[in-house]
Amino acid sequence: MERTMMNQIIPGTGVKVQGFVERVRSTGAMAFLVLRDRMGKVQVTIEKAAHPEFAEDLNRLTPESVVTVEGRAVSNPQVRLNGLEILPERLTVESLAAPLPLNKDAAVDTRMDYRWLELRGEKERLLFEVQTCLVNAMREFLIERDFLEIHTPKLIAAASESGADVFEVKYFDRKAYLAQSPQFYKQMAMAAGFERIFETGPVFRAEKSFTNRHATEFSGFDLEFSYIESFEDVMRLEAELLAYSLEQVARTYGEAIERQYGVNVIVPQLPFPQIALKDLYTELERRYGYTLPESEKGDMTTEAEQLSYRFSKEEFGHEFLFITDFAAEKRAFYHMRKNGVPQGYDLIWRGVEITTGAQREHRYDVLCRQADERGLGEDVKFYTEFFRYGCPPHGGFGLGIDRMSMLLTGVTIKDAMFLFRGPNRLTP
RNA sequence: GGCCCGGUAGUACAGUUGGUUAGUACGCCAGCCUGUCACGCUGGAGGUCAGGGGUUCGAGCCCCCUCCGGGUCGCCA
Repeated sequence: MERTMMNQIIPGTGVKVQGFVERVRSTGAMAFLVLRDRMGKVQVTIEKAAHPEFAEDLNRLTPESVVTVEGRAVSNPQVRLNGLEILPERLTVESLAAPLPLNKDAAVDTRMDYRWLELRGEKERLLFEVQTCLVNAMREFLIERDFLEIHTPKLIAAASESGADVFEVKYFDRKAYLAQSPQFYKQMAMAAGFERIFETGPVFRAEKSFTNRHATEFSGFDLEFSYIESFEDVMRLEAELLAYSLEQVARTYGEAIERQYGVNVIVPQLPFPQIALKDLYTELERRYGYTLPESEKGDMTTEAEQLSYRFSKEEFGHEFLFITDFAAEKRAFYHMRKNGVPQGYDLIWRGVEITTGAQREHRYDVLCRQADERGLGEDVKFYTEFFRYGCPPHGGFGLGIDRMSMLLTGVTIKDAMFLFRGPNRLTP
C-alpha cells in the first residue's frame, strides 16, 4: 500500500502512514498516538477492547519511536488535531526510541550534542526549507544570466589569502590547507574566460571567534564576473540577486517564518542605499553619539554595524546598507584601488555583515606590487600567475549562506546551521 | 586571545550563615482512569554536586589549579 503523507489524508479512505510517535496516551479503555512525518501530524485512535492484538506494542511504544500504521481515516470533530483520526488495522513498530536525553528547556550545548533530535521539530525544519528556497532562487537568478556554477578545490597547497587562520591537514608526506575562501580560483575562472561564475560550498576559517555569528566551517556563496566597469556593477548585481531571492522566500515562506520565528521577511527595494565609511561614522556620531578614535575609523566595529542598521532604517527605510571606502590596509591586497581607495564594499543586513565584494586588481604588475606591500610576494606567486597571460577586468563577492538563514529567522549561527562547527565544537 | 558569568538526577533549575537523609518541575518506571488531546490521580526509581588539591570537627557552599560551557569584544561571511 502507498504511503500517505499526513497532510494528504482524506477522511473515509484507507491509508498507510509512517512517522515518529510524537505522543502516546493511554487512558482506561482507549489509547491515542500522535504521529508526525515531515508534512504534518495525525492522531491514531485505538479502542483497546476491540484490538487486543495492539496491547503489547502499545505497552512498549515510546515517544519518538517510528511506526507504520495502516487503517481507516475518519472525520471526528472530537479530535482537536484537524478533526481527523486513523482507526488502525495494523501497527508496526519500526524502531523503538529510548527516552530522550533532552527536553524543550535544554541549553545550547546540550541541544548541539543531540542536534538531530532538535531538528525533528517543524520550526527547525522550516529554516532549511527557507535556505533551500533562498539558494535555489539565487541559482535560478544567476543561471538565467548565463552564470556557470563551478566547484573549486577545498584542499589547497597554500593559504588562500593571508597565510593565517587556515587549518593545516596532513596530505600524504606534506602539508595541505583547507580552503578559507574560493577567492583565487574564482579569479582563475575569469582568467579562463568563463566570464560569469558562482559557487556555493564549504569555507574553513581557523579563527577562535566566540560570537553568535561565527563558525569555523560554514557555507559560502561566491560569485565573480568579468568586464565590469567598477565595483558598483558588483553591488548592483548583488542587490538585484538578493531582492529577487528574498521575494521568492517571502512569497513561499513569509507567513511560516512570521508564525514560527516572529520575523517579518521584507523584500528590499532597489537600489540598496550606500554610504562611504567615513560619512557613516559622521552620521553615527551626530545621530547616536557614537565615537571612535580616528585611527580605528578605517574599518567597521560590531557596534558600528549594529548602529548602521538603525541608521539605514531611519535614513533610507531600508534593512540593507552598502558601505564603501574602507582603509586600504584593512582590505585584501587583491582589491583594486583608485587613488589609494579600495574599490570594494561590505554589505550589512540587519546590523550584520553578510558580504564583502570588490572589483579585483587584474593588472599583473599592480597586483604583484600590492602583494609585495604585504610581504606576500612568494606566497601568492601561483595566484599572480593567473594574471600574466591576459585576464579581463572583473569583480565579485562572497556571501555567508548561514548568516542569511540566521538573519532571516532571527536565530544564532548555531541554530541556523545543520551542524555547527566552532573552536570548541567538532561533534557530532 | 581579552573581559564577565556559569558547571548540582536524563533535562531545566533551587539549595539560607559552612551543619544530620541534597530538593522542585518536566521526563522515566509501575498502577488506576470509556475519547484523551499540556489529560488526570497514586506510588517509585534516579546524584562521583565537572575533576583534582586545600582550609575546617564538618564543604554543593570558602580558597587554589585544571577541564568544559555561556555572554561579549576583537577577527570575519
